[in-house]
Amino acid sequence: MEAKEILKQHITQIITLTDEQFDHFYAHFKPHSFKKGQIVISEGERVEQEYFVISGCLKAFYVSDEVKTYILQFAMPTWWTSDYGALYNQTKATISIDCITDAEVLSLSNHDREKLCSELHPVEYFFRWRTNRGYLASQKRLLSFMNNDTKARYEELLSQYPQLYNLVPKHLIAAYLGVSRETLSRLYNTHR
Amino acid sequence: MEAKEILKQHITQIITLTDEQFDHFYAHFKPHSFKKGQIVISEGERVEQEYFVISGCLKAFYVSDEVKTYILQFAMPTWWTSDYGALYNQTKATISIDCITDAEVLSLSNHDREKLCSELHPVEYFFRWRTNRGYLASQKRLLSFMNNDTKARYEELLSQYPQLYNLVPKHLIAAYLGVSRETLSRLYNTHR
DNA sequence: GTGATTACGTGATGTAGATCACTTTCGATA
DNA sequence: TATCGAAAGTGATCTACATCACGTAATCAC
Repeated sequence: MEAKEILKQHITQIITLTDEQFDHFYAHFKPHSFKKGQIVISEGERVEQEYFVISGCLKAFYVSDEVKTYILQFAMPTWWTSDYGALYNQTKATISIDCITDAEVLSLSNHDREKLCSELHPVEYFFRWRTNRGYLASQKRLLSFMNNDTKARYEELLSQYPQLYNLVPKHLIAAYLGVSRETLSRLYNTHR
Repeated sequence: MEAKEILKQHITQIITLTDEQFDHFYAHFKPHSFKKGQIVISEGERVEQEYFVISGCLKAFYVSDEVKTYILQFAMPTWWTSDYGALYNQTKATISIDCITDAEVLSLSNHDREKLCSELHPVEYFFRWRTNRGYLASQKRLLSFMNNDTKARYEELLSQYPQLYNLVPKHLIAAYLGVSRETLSRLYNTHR
C-alpha cells in the first residue's frame, strides 16, 4: 500500500475528513527513505519534524553520560515518533532516533502540524487523541516498571510485539527493559 | 482567590477566550470540598469525571495484588487528575484517587469535556496542550526511573516539589519513588 | 576469503534495595 | 493528660541485577 493510503487509513480510524481536506493535510507531509542504521534525529541538534512510520522500525533512545543507552520507543509502522520535548519547546534534542531496519517514513514539521490543527478542527482532535494514547501507554509502562520484575516485563513486551524478537538485536531489547544485556541473556537461557 | 479565577488564570496562560466563552466553559464544572483521607475515585468503579485541583493535595495510585501501592501522581493546585485510561475508554477504574489533605476541586465530566472541545476550538487546543505536557512529564519520569538510583530520584522529586517534604508522610514518597519505606528512611539518615 | 566488528553466552563477584522483625516517636482522640 | 494507632528508624538477612572478564559465533567490509 502507498504511504498516502496508510496515513489516510490511520487518520480516518479516528476522524472524518473530506477528500479535499485529506489532500490538503497530506500535502504537508514529506516522504523519506532511510537505510538501516541511519540517524533521523541526533542529540544536541534542532528538531523540526515529527515522523510517521510507513514501514521498517526505528528506535528513540536516550544516552546517559555518553555510555548507557535507554530505549524509549520502538517505532513500528503507523507509529509516530520524534523528540517531542525538543519539538514542542523548540530546544535541542536530548533524545536520538535512528533506524533499526531500512524504513519509509513521512515527516511533518512542528509548524505545519500546528497550522493544520488550527485550520482543521478534526485534525486538532486527532492529535489530542494521539497524544492521549501516548500518555496512557507511557503511564502503563511506568507502572510496569515499578511493579514487575524484568522477566515479566520481557514477556509483556514480546507478547505485545512478537515481531521484535527476530527484528531487533537482544541488547536493544535489554535497553528497552532497562537491564543489562547479560541479565536478559540469562533470563531466557537459565529460566528454561 | 476563587476557584473560577484560578481556573481562568490557568486556562488563559494557554488560550484566549472571551468572557462569555469562559463563562460557558466554567458552567460545566462542579465544585467539591473533600476532607483529608476522602476517596475520589476508587478502583473497580465507573469513572465519569476528571478533576482540577484548586487547593490541597490528592494522590493517584495503583494497588497491585491488594498489597503494594504505587503513586502515579501527587496532584497539587492547578493540576488535573483522574484515571484517564478508564475515563477515555469508559472502563472500570484501575487507579484510585484520594485526598492527602483537605482539598477543593472542580470536576468536569468526560462528556462535557468532549462537548466543550468540539464547541470551542481553543478548548480543544488547551486539552491537547495539557495532555502533551502530561505525556512529556511521564516520559521524563520513566527515563529517570531507568537511569537514576533512588537517592537521585528522591532529590529530584524534592527539588521539584519542596512542599511535599512536610505535606505528605514519607511512606507515600517512597511509594512514588517505587522503593520500600525502609530504604527511603535509610537514604536520608545513613547518607548524612 | 580474511580480518574486524558486533552479537551473544556465561562464570565470578559486588551491591542496592527488599523483606522481616522489632523499637521508638508522633499525633489524634477520649 | 493518658492512650492507642500510624509513622518512622534500624538491624539482619536475602536476592535480583550490575559489573567485569572472558570466550565463541555470526555478520560485515574490502
